[in-house]
Amino acid sequence: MLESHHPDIRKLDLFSEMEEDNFISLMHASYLQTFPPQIELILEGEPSDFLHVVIDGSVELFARWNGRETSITIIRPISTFILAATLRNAPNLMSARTLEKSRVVLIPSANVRRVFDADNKFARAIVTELATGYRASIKKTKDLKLRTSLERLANYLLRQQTREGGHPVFELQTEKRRLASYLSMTPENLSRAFKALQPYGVTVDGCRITISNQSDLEKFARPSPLIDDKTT
Amino acid sequence: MLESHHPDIRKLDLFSEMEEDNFISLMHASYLQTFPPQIELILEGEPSDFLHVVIDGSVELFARWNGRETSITIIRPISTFILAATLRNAPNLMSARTLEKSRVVLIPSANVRRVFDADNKFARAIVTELATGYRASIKKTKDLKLRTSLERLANYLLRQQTREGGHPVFELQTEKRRLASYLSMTPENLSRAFKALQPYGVTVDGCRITISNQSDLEKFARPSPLIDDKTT
DNA sequence: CGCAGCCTTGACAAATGTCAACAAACGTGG
DNA sequence: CCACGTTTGTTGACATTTGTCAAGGCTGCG
Repeated sequence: MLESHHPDIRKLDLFSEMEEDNFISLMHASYLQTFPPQIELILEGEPSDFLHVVIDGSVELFARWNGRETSITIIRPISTFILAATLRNAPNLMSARTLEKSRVVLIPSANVRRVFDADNKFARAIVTELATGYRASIKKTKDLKLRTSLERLANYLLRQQTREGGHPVFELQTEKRRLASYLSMTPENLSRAFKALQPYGVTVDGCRITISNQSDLEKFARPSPLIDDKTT
Repeated sequence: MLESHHPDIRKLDLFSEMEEDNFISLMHASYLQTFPPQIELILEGEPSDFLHVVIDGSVELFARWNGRETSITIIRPISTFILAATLRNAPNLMSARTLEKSRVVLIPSANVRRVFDADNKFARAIVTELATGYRASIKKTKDLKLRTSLERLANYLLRQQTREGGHPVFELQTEKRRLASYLSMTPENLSRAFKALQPYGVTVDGCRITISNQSDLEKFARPSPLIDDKTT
């Protein structure tokens, strides 16, 4: 892999503390690849041959069953995905596709497992990453089981608003059909849900959201740090 | 803690490979406690002071939001819970209560983090445990998002049948109201769902389930290793 | 311009939840 | 061991939520 791409990756929490030799060993036979939009990088059920690092663009993780499909999460730069499958040397539980033109670094899973055994700092960073991802997944379960779709949307909007800087006007960074799937609802239901949030001061113009009455929306959404906070 | 309880715990994958000195250090100031049924061991939002190990009985992990409550999982001997919160030194995302009279070992979280730094075998075992739990949580998300409640029940029955030995007649090990919450439905809906599975050869008598037509039920449930398998 | 995909809307259907009533099972104290 | 009260499970009637289907408008792009 080109040396020029090391720095970006090296700065990730997952790799920043490890020994230089081990980092080089990890990156050996890794490669950077550019993909067009809508390419399936990973198919669920297949062995996890590579740890993926999204450098540029965005990648959707999704799952299928019995002819249905649902969006699980969207990975944006710079982050890794399918770490758990890589470590366990187990089949991927989710498929992955590029949403736009994306650059992805592919690190052979065997390298990850080998260097994991050799580098304690790396092993510890992996634990932090896994524990964080695990907790994020529990939060998603709570979101799904404890909230109606309208409440999920309201809380999603508040989270997205925070991510975008906290201003009353901000943009969805996702197609609505994909957001619907992410929130576990149909596109039609999402359309109606946006309307149902109008009484709480939410207006929609394409991908532009305006929250004209912050406290009204928050009173309805009741965001909880134990479901909606990114890091805790 | 009494030495006599070490062996059971020591045999767990999480602890079996670590150095004896470190295991002793880990167990220092740990204690075994017996709780009556329906005791809240953990309240979500509170700091995770102890890693818990269920030795005997059973413990339900559940979550609340906005006056609602949902069952997330049930822990049976011998297993640990809230490992991720312990490692991250973060607030618990779930509450825990005993379902019956239960014996639980409480290991100070500070011990876990300290010995984690000192013992590589332990650190590696933790990674395996976390990765497995993480993947189990992803499977739960897929179950929730891709299946109707009837399909979730059908697949639950098949999984429970396998756990109980694979025979056509087996027992639910859970109250139906709790099972309903676990499957994300109301008790009334669960009652009706059992009836709706009658055409596929499922009969219910109290907590005794009979599957008279295995292949019919499987044809309806379409279990998937990427959702329903315990370990992969 | 014209096609294709996305979003929206309306009418309707299916899934799921709520409420009330009652029966069955359980646990406790006499 | 029984009587009693509490909890759990079931059922029916109904309400709400969510999904499905069909149609039409809008947008982006060749």
